[in-house]
Amino acid sequence: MTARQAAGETGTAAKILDVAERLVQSRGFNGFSYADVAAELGVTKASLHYHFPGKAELGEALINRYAIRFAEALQAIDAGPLDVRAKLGSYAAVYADVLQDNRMCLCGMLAADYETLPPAMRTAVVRFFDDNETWLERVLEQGAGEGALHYEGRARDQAQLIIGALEGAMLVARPYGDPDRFRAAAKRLLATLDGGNETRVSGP
Amino acid sequence: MTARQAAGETGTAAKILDVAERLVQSRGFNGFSYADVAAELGVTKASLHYHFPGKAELGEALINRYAIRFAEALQAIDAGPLDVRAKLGSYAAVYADVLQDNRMCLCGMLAADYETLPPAMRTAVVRFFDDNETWLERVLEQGAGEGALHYEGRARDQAQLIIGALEGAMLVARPYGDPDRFRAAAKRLLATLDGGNETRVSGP
DNA sequence: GTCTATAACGAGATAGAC
DNA sequence: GTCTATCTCGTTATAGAC
Repeated sequence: MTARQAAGETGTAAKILDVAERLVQSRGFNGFSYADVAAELGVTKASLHYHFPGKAELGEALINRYAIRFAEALQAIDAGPLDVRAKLGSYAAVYADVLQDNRMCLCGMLAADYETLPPAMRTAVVRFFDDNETWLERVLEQGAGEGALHYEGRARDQAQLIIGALEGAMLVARPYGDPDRFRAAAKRLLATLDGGNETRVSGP
Repeated sequence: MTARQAAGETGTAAKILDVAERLVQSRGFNGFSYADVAAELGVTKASLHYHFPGKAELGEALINRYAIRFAEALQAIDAGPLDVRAKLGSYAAVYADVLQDNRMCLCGMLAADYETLPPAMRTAVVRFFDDNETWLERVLEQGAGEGALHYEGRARDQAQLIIGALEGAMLVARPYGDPDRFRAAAKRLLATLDGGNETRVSGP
């Protein structure tokens, strides 16, 4: 088995994950069924159960693959030559790309469905947000150290605001069918980190 | 029929709405059933169908009542002696109250379920956000006029950021079971409107 | 208004042939 | 790996008695 296969990126299992992922991101975990996925792929429900015994296992696989890809996107940002401000812009662009196809962030959607999720999926959803928080926290601290970003208090708290605001902007943009609504909110949100006049109020 | 009855605030229909509302806010529109509501009220499913023919009609009634109550809360804020900054704090507190019982905003939850909603519910969800936007826009413009609030660009766009950020903060706070996580984000969000140092950089 | 009873359908899952 | 066939259960909804 190749690395891509292990990550669920090739073969039948991957096709199942592709379809299921899109359905969850647009309709929610309780808004799609094995029958929906099977019909779209032209296979039977029984075949799906061979690859993923139950909806719980399918859901776990969905989050795990999504989290891996998200983490890779963040690593790609880190690997680039971008300054911290541009890194945050790229971070928001990752969200915008998800929304482009009228999809909600997978884990944002699952956060809404949280109360109905099996325990393993719950754990994975929280871990996704934790990982995002940690990444953002590091960028924010770096930016503050360089004097390139300006915010009050702890970087971790600022990171939580950013994640929530981006998730919420996606959530509300979808009913309007307007990705620009998200982009405008993201731009405005990140602009609050530019000012930095808090540090130079009234002279000596 | 009294005004309260017309608003669905008394009688059996109101009890049904109370239970259904909580279930939708915690589990989503596709995560609860007539059986859940009936069991909790100690009545039969058939009885529910007498008051609300189908899930679509129940859903419409839920949004309409919720929107009325939300609008009343905003009117109450307007009627008080608060300055614009305190009005925004009260606005965020309305959200915080909803979250207190581990509930998501009804329309935020329905925004996640949007793709699966009947047309009438979709329209009502969008109207809810539009109404919130309009209220916030007016407060923001007033605050800017008074020099009490500071933001760049159009008030409408700033209103969209605030609504999305509050909805998203609720969305993410729930999996953590931590209302303080929401409060901290809301406080930080509104603090970005206080600075206003753009206008008084480096004074004497 | 609320009940019993039941219809009609879909969802999740399994057994076993191929 | 995928199929047919089947099972069980839950969900939505209706008919008609009380």
